[in-house]
Amino acid sequence: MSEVFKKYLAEKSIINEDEFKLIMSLSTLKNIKRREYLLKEGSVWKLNVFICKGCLRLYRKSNDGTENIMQFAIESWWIGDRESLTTGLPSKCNIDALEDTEVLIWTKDDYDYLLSKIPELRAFKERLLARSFDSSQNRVHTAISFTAEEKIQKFKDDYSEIYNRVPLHMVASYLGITRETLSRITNRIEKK
Amino acid sequence: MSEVFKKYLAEKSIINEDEFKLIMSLSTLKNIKRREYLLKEGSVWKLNVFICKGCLRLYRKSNDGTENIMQFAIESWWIGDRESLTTGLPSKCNIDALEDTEVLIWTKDDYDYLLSKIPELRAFKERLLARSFDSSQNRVHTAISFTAEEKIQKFKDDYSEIYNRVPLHMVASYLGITRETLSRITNRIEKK
DNA sequence: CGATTCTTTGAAAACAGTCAATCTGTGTGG
DNA sequence: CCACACAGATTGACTGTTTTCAAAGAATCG
Repeated sequence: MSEVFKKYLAEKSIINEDEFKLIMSLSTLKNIKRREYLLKEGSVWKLNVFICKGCLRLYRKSNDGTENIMQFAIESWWIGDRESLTTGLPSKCNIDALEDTEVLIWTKDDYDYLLSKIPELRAFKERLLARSFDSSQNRVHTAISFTAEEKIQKFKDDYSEIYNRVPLHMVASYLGITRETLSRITNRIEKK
Repeated sequence: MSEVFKKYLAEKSIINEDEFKLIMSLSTLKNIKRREYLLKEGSVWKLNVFICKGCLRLYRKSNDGTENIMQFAIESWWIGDRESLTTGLPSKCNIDALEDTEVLIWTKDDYDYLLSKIPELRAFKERLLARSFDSSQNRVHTAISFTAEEKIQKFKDDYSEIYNRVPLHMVASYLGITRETLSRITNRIEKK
């Protein structure tokens, strides 16, 4: 299943065959069953994880125990808690699988080694972080300025693939609205 | 006024005296009057801007024309539209001064030159981006899971300095609530 | 001062959340 | 293969919060 990763890298960066082999040599393929956890809050996150197949979610809990989904991740996405990875502090996040999933895993140490050996990988990682920041900012903007209806519409437009793969109550959680509101507004939109 | 910048760099990185002089030699000191604009949406952002003194805000406009504040920035902060800077696309953001402000400016080309000459500056910039991403994620989390009252409380805790320097209706805009709601909830909190 | 900006307050309307019940589809074990 | 359990989605009635609109009061700046 590492072809997904190879294709991904070929499209997004200019890593050569030898470098690719080095990267793969330090990776581990792991299968994660639906509902299985990859990270529970309180423990320190020390991995770099690329998704070859399947779907994961990353969520935090509010004081009252509600789950707030920060990220959905499907094929060709990375997932993890960057903050815990770099600070070494316990994570505030949970990651579990919404489908049976296959991922490639590098430990922090191995990945750091790769970054030091392959400048293009480092550059790639930086571009990725920059784009992640931009989309996080865009999400802040929709969160503070869009109505519920606009948020739903934008989510369908931007992530139609995910919209059709995950339970709706999780989409609601991602958007910061209740499942009932999502259901009602969706019906209202369709009647137009 | 560049002492602020010198102190900032000394605290946050390990740049030596020669490197510091090189960095300064390519900078321009600029005064910005209250209400003056540094960026208007539609134009391309090409600068790196460090604030020595004063206060700026970065906001976007919704479809209906409402201003949504994405960032406040005071002494020792950087401000700018990273997305426009790297993509070269027109910015969706506006930046203007809330107080008379002094900033240090580097053009994109000059700054890229510095990054290539001073590895520690590049490393520093990366750490900064990583932390910016983390705080953006944390802001997403509060935006989708906190009540208005909790958002206000958190803002006061995290940014008391800014809370006391900018108009309240702008704090409301940053939090994604109306000025009336902010006023009412603040009064309610104080009566407790 | 006078003008502008900012903040507060009130009343009504819109909106989203809560609680509870029902409906639907899926998958598992007997 | 059916029955049952379970996760997920929907609906209704109600409550509570936030917005909207309008007006008035306070503070600030030239």
